[in-house]
Amino acid sequence: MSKLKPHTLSGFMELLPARQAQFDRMVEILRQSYSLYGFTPLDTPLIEASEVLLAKGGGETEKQIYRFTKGETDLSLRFDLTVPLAKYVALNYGQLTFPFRRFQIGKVYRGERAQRGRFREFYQADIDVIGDGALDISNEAEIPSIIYQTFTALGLTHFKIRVNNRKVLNGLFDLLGLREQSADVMRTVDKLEKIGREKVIETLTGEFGVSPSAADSLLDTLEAADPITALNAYRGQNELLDAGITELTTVVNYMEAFGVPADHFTVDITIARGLDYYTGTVYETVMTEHPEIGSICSGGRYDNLAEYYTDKQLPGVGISIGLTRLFFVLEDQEMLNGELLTSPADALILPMTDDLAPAITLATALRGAGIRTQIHGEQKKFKQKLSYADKLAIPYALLLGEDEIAAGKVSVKELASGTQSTVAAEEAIALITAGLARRNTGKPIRD
RNA sequence: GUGGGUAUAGCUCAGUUGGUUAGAGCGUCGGAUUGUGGUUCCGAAGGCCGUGGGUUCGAGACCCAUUACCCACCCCA
Repeated sequence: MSKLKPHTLSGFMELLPARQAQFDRMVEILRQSYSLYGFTPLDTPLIEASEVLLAKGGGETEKQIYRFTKGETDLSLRFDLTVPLAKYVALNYGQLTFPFRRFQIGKVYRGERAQRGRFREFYQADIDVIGDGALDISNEAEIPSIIYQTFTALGLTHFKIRVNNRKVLNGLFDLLGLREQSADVMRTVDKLEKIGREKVIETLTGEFGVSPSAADSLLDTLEAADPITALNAYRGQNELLDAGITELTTVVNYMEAFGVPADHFTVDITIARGLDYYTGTVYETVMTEHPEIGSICSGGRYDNLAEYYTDKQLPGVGISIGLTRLFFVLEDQEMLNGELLTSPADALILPMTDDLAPAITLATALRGAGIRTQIHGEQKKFKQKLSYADKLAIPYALLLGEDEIAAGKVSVKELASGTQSTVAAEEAIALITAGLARRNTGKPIRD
């Protein structure tokens, strides 16, 4: 009978054990980092009622969402963590304490065509702060400072957080009479880095009817070495623009106070982010050595999170790390720390007698001392058992044969050095514990 | 949704204008070494050449279709 060929769907990432351990280590660091800033963990269902997820309607979301029916129920897989958050906050408004600070790390689904670094199922690691009625601007500076801390904790050093404010862009577009098309113009401007100044001017003059001289001076402002100074020249002409400049200036000042080093963030008034619900500060983070990868983390300020579910005004600010893409890029660039301890166990017990009781007793003692332990009780040749330890990068093999049992001892072999000594169980525990403490596990990313 | 490319062993890939029995490296398994892995040496297993049709005396190579995957655009993490 012919077997079905096993395969994993395109755009779905599946990892081998050692890589999975590295991925999980990164998730663990994100949890610690987010917790450190006082965010509470949240988990919401992967599946929601379609009407909830599609409340906003129209656009890319509708095209990309995984939607299906089970019986009579119209269901969809979540495509981000923000919409579920909006539902959650609206639903539990009465029981939550504001400002509500939550983090959520989970898989989301987008039925778009997969490509390099582009997945259909991927992890997002989000943090958001939601205010009740109002939310102070200091939050807009704290969020990127968390991103700085988080990436630093992961071991990344060559990254830069770019900050902008939608009010600045919309104000500038207002001045050019582009209020109606601001979303499209914004997307064009956002591509500046990718398609170049000439193309942007071409689109602005061709598609949006901007005069060549106006387009030129807009680009001069956008590309100015010191954007804030360049923007200040426009002060007094547009209320929205003035508000944006003030906000942007405040955010930059606060970011410095939060301890984000000047070489890790920059004001870049060309970044816009596509999502149309951002209303103020927006961010994106790029790896400076690999600009071609694009943003690995982005987000911003929105004025009304849950407008489709409640009359309450719930402004917020948040950011999302595309974990799957980040991990893919790191692997691709060979930036994953190979030294990182990814073995599933610290010690492997190799029993060489038919009676496994002594091995089990020893394993219990080791585990009691916090040593991650496996027993290799299979009917395999001794060398195969050692090879198993080697393949799984288990640092210590504990040999337990007739001789050792008779002497009340165990032979401890450190695989890396090949050294071996026969000692009592308590001594073996001390030996292994000391050895493990010496191992420098380091950060997941080698940058 | 639009455009381009690829499909040969578990993996990465060779395979000459179409010609007898389809190769390599890595991995796997066995042996050298019955209580010592990782290194080395020797050996073995493993392919309906994505699927269906066509051209031909003859197809892994050529043509058509189909499916899957990859790359790019759109959009985005």
